[in-house]
Amino acid sequence: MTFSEENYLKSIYALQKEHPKGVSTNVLSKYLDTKPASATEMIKKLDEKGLVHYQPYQGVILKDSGAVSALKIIRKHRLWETFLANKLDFSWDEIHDVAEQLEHIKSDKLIRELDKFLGYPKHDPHGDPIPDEEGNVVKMEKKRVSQLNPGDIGTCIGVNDTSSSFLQFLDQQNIRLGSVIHILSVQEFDKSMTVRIDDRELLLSQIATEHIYVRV
Amino acid sequence: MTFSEENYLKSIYALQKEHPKGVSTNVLSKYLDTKPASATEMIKKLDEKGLVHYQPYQGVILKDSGAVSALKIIRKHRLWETFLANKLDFSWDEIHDVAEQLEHIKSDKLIRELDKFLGYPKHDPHGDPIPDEEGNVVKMEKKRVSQLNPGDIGTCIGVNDTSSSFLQFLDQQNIRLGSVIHILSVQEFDKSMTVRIDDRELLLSQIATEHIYVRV
DNA sequence: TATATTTTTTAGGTTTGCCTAAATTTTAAT
DNA sequence: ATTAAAATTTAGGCAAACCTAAAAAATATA
Ligand SMILES: [Mn+2]
Ligand SMILES: [Mn+2]
Ligand SMILES: [Mn+2]
Ligand SMILES: [Mn+2]
Repeated sequence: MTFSEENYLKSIYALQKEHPKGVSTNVLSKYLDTKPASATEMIKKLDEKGLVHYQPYQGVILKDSGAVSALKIIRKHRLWETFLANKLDFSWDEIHDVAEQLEHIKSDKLIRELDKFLGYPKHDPHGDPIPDEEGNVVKMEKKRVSQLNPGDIGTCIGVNDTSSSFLQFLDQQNIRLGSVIHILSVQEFDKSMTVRIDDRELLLSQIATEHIYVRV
Repeated sequence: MTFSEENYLKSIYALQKEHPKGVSTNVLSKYLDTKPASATEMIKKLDEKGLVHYQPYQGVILKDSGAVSALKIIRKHRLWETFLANKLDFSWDEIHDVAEQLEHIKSDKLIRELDKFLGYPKHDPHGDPIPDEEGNVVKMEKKRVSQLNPGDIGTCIGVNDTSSSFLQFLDQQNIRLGSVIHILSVQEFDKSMTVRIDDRELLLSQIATEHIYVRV
């Protein structure tokens, strides 16, 4: 499987949650920063290989074999992210881009040994679960901060946006995995929230509250 | 720089020692398992980029900029080999192929951090020196076992053949970096040598003695 | 030196993954 | 139900990296 095929599979997997009845070439190409025509081509090829189900004009969904392939790449991506953050001095906003390259290295032994070396981690540095060798993922019960109400308390377990700018913002605000977030109040007009973290009060925009996941 | 360009530069660097006045497209393509016509094409491109000096029919040699690029890839290759052997449970005959992929990952920070994590190693698991960030290599005084005479003593510091079959042979014979080799006798007709290693006598073929490097 | 052999280059193709522009289909708006 | 707009596919191209076969140059042999 080529790098490009792997990236398409991984992207379809990610987009399927939001588009369960079919990921359109438009959405897919936007996500991958290519053009719809390129997505159509690639989807056709993946369909011929039996990895996806494609109906012209109806979008694409992964077949089981395609989902397993996608999860293997996601497993590699998250193990490498864990390596970069835990063993090397990478911060959580720096790891994604490098893992985007490392995830395509082909060696079953490498990924087994890496997993062992890292102590069989269950989650990557952004709080996302690491699939096992067969592609099984334990999906956590999680809510967005935006779904909480004043008085609620949540523990940060992940983020929904791995852009450098957002992760650096969280660093500045001392928000990390495990941070306990108390919801104090919600502004009616813009849905921004006042919260307390480590005895510090701060205001989070709606965008921010939608990108932070908590366990309640 | 593409993977392919990097592989060509690295190959030219390796072959230059044996072909100082120019690496032919024939030699180069054989080394890379491609065809001479493909080598000609690539060499032309590298020449246009100012990385090599190419005279039609006269072979190719690296310019300074090309040598620096090659050494950066070699540095990455050897650091990754060291990681696989020292941190993960890879044996020295398994590391080369995976490092051949890892060497192409683009991230200056990654390689700096990896170097730090490994404790700034000076040599890879095959005994080859690891170039520094500027591409400086310390070249060791070394001889092939085949160049020694009865009575000589050498310490194994490297090998000239990283094929699995050869490295597994060395493993079986308990020959590794640091092994002290006493030359006992040389057969006239086939240049095979009887040597002593760790109080064990054994016979090495000429091929073997030419592929083991020692410090005397 | 003339001829034969080998090496190297050139010419023309193929595959992968991308693109733009045009045609088609679907969806939304009158 | 028509028509307008948007999404999607098709058609035709391009660049990278490979290939085979033919032409050209260099080298070896007679
Ligand atoms: Mn990531
Ligand atoms: Mn990727
Ligand atoms: Mn190697
Ligand atoms: Mn390589």
